[in-house]
Amino acid sequence: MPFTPSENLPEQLAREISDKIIHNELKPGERVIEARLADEMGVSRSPLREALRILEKQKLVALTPRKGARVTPISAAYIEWYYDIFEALYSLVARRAAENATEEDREDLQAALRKIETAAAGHDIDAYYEGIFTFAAAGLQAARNPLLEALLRDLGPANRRIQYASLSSRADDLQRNVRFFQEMYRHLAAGKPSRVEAAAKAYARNEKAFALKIANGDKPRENSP
Amino acid sequence: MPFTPSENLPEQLAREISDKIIHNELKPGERVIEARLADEMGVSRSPLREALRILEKQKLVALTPRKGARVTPISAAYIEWYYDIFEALYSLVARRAAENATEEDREDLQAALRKIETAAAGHDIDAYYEGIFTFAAAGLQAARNPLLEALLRDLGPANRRIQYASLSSRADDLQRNVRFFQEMYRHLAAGKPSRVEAAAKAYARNEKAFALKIANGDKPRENSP
DNA sequence: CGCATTATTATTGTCGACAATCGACTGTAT
DNA sequence: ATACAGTCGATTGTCGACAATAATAATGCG
Repeated sequence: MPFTPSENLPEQLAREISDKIIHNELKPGERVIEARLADEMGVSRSPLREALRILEKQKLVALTPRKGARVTPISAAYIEWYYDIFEALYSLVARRAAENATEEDREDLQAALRKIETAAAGHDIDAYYEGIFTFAAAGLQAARNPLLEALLRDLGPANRRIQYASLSSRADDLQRNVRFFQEMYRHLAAGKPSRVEAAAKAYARNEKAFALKIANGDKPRENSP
Repeated sequence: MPFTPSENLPEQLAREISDKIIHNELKPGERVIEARLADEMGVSRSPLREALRILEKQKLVALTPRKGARVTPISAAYIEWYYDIFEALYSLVARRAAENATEEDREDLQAALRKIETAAAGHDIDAYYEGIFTFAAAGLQAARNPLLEALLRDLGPANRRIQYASLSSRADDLQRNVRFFQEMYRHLAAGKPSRVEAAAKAYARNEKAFALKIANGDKPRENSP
């Protein structure tokens, strides 16, 4: 197992701020002032500045020279942009995972799938999300493409941000979504890459439609818990 | 036309260093020492540090906490990883460009295509590359997905880096490659998104095969001009 | 002589200070 | 009243210095 060096201060700060953005404590379009945040978090501006660069990589803030950072606005168009990319990249993950997965990978995927299934059965949204992230991580692992892994890891927070907005409206259709994962796993186990790819695409399209429905006014969400 | 704020010092430095990496002045796997480079370029470490973060986003260096930056190694596997992503993302670009292109976009694409054709006819490799970059930029513009645009802009330098290695071995098959672009444009003008997408995929696969052939020892390339 | 252990050096991480730039405000002239 | 220039506070950009950490060299021991 490869050892990953422990987190840096900038990375910690980035996670902290990214949480704030995901949970809508920092609002879309809002300006992020280095000195103020640095003060609040009890650090100097240098590491915080690097944290902002990380957040930019994650598409959570937009950096403009000499004008600082702004929380990326979210619009219906943005959600479409995001899920188009999501679909393109995860369908690749799906295909490669199906092609390259080892027995161990398959076991990880199966374990994640079970977590998803029980979470959905019990209407446990938190566990459900944890499950799909685990599933995605296992798939990414199985795909054996570190570059792709890095790209999608960076896009993860933006994804969570979009999903968070629709969290509350989600409880009902968990069961329906589980089918996608079951399908992916089934085809993967059967060694049918193009089927897995198709299932991933279908899932992405479904997610996109759902996120868009929410964004267009069905049950908006105001703030953190 | 939207005005883009003039370049920052970190961005300038990043471009400079990225050139060095692309042209193999900084070798794969080589360590990049902040203080040394900062000295050489006559700036302080702060902006150079940010430049390194930019280069990380572009996948030209790998940043490891407390161990600094290292020029990303290139291997055959790496090239496969890269082009897999390249294919996935640019086929999306192709499709969306075909769907959304305005008359003006089509003109830009046609102009770029002509540049490619004349460059290939005259065996002018530099002009050829300039042409395909213009073509790609026009397509990206036409696709109307700023997120995708940002992602691919970031991946551009890594692409150029891979291509640079095969530059010299390229002169002969320019003519053959032009056909891909002609095909893309033709189908786009005819309003056939899935055909454009397919052409983009074919092109990406062709590029991948070519880059791999070079990487596997056919006519290696040692250093800068 | 090889290996572990300790100094020494090289390099990265963080900070506070100062300079450059931007945005909002004010006052003035038309 | 409106447009414009100038001023002032707020914010970002850059720097050099110091602290913490990793890499390397030197030393001692079996």
